[in-house]
Amino acid sequence: METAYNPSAIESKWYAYWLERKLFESKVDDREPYTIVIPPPNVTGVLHMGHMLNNTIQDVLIRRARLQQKNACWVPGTDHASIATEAKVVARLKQQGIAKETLSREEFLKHAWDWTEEYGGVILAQLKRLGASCDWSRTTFTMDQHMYDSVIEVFIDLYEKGHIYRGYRMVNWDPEAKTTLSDEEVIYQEREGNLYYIQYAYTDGSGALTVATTRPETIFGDVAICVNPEDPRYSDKLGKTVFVPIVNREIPIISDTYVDAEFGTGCLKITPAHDQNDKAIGDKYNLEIIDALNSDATLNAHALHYEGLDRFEARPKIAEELQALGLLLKVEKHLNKVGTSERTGAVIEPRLLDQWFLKMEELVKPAIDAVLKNGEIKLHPSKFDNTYKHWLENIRDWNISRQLWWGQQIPAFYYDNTFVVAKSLEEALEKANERAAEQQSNKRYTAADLRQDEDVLDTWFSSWLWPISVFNGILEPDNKEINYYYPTSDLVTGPDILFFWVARMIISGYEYRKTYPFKNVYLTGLVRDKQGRKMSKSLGNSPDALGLIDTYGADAVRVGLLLSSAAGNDLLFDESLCQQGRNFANKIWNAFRLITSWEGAPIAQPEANKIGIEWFNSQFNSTLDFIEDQYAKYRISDALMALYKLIWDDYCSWLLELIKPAYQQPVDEATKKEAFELMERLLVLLHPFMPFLTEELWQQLDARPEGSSICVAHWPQSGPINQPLIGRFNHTQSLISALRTMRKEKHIKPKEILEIQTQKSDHLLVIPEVLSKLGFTSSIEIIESAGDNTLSVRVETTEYYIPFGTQINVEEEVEKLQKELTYQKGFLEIVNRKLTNKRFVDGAPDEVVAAERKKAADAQEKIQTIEITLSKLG
RNA sequence: GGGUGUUUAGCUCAGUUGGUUUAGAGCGCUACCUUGACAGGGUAGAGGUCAUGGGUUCGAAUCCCUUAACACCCACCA
Repeated sequence: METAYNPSAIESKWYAYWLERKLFESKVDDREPYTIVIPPPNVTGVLHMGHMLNNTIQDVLIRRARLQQKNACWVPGTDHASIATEAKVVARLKQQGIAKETLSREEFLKHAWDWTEEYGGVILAQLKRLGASCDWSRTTFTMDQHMYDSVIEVFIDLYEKGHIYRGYRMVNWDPEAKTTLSDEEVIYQEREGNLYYIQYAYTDGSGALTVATTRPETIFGDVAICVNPEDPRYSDKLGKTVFVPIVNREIPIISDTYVDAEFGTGCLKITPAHDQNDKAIGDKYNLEIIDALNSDATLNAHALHYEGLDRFEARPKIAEELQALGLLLKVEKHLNKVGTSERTGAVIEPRLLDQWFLKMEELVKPAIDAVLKNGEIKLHPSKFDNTYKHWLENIRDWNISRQLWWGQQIPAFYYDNTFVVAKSLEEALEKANERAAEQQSNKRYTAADLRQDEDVLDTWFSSWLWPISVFNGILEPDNKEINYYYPTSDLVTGPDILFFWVARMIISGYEYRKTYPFKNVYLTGLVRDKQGRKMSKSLGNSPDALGLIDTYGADAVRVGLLLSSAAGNDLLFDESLCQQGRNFANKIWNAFRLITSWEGAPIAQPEANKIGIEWFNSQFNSTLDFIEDQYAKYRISDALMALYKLIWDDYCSWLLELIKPAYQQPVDEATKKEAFELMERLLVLLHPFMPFLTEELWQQLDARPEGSSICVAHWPQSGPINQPLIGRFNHTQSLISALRTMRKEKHIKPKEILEIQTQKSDHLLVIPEVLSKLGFTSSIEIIESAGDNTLSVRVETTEYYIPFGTQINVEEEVEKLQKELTYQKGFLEIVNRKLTNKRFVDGAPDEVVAAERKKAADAQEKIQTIEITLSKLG
């Protein structure tokens, strides 16, 4: 066996083995199900650190459930990501010299599918490298036929229930992707801009008023000037009209309390086509709507000679012209928030358009109760409850239409001045004709009269059904899969999609299954670089995920990611974490090499081994209890750290060192057998974190039947804990450590046998067998009082003496003891201060007071022994 | 502008409803050791007035208030 663990060959060998044996596949049976649906990555995405963290956690949970003999089912898949994918396809076509506008819908979709097939498998293959134990036979794509049909079914259902409506509304327009976005897809950024003070002349020639605006290019859409009715500066101007500069259109001066008299000049220009608030005011006062922009954010004919110019190019030119006209009073620097597209980064243009909306007010109610009132769903960490609550309580209607082709086409069919919503053209025709008949019309419609809505649905309008539709629970709500696997168990995802996805899945879950989609939501942190910056392509600070696996091994990378990722806290990723994971893998590898190199012999088991193994069993059980508790709280990294220490410190450093036979000597059969059994239980506990290494060692540890795997081994049960033994072992460990320190300080040879004496004969706390093997001591001698020329070490209140001839440095020893004496005296004083405080003795609980009394007694005893030793040293 | 969270050893973080020694872990650091599992190792050690100021309490890293820095979320101020 090699002296170091070499992951690459082992990883590919076992992953293939697992797939071949179909160990990750799940079928409905009578066991308890444990289900996770993957947050579907973008179909054309590549694995990044966030995915790695996310999916490692899911794999840990699912592998543990599998070991607990649950029916573990992890459903993988990908998302069609309409805007992102369409943007990439458009860009590639452009490279090939093809403009999207020249293609028909069908032709374009053909290109999109080609692209999807080309890149679609990449990220799933990468997840396999990480060791993800998904049921690949269930791989689902949000554009699969049944997924597509589910979305259409839901759209029609919600429409018929009156939750979906079509409305002419101010929406967020992405001029680059030429589509609308939901409010959630708009990211506000602070940008430095200008505040332009523009003069609008009164039409009666009595001078001009000044309006402050950040967007002079929108003056072509101005339909009024609005002031606050309480503003004395303008009280006599109401009812007058002014000229819009450049176009010289006449507009009225109106008043509304919306206007803040303090801001700018107290005059607000009203441009209903280009601003949400202006639209509200326009509606209130029945003002005209003048849209001065084209869909690509260039100015249109309303802007006269600026027609065709981009909005940002036009802005300074308009300012120049105003300057020339003497109408630009001043320009001030102004910091304002600009909405940008999450996908393309383009500055969002508010625009009035016909769009489809989902009414949220009613749908959202059970989703609020589920998390905040009934506790049916728990968020981990729970600090996200507030964020969740705030969003749901202030939710607005969801714009679900997108002006794209890649996605589920909205099943609305227009004819004459109306429309029907239907699954297919045939059904739409039927409906249209039925309706005509109802209205006593003789008109018969044909396919040529109907035109399907060109738009597709928001990507999230398909992924919000994911936990239901992957089990076909929309189209066949009573099929046995959905009834068995749903509600799923845990969801693991990033907090950045809490609203986009998590909240909406909860909403759809209650609407379509009358219950929650998952019981627990584990929100991971964002993966940042060492300097705390978000990992991003543009910064180039994201390590190559697969490169890390190549360098350190998948197990090491998994451990590295988990070691410092408390739920919900961001994690600063550093490659040294992977090194730590790799070192751990190597440590286990070598522990395995050690025990398997032992030759077993039919000899009596040494007492030390018996005690050591009993101690380790107790330690194991105690740690297992702790680990179970950490899992229950979704504290995965703490569970891993406890296991790390159990293996490295307790198993390797203490137990194996204790039972290790002398060089080239055999070990007794019983010890060998027990060491193997313990190793096997540790491997099972470790398997969810390090699947490859544990499989390799588990297979080598014993002759396994054909086709067996640690993946489906049994999770260990906790057993009795011998607490007094743990106490004595700890005491012995402390004494051994103290001796090691002493040897180092006094330059005594590390393995030189020492004699140990102690006065405490009544209850010997030390385990002599362990002490003599690991502390290199002869048997312990009980003495009446310390002799001359001894060194002393103390564990708790017990003093141990080591006779050491005349060579000891008395001064040094005295100094050390004096220091300790001072500390103990100071400590005793603090405790006594409490104990002499009547209010403490009366007020504090009895056990606390008793504990303080014990401290005082212990300290006194220590002081006494130190003083005796000091007096001996003279 | 509103909200939430964070601030504990050089770094990353624990610290569970205030009370087991005048605070813990992992990594890093320092010294020494190391030819019998592992130098990707062993042993030991050093490192913190728990962000600030105040308050409650017999007792505060822990509860309350002030201030500061940082992070995230939400919001239509031209």
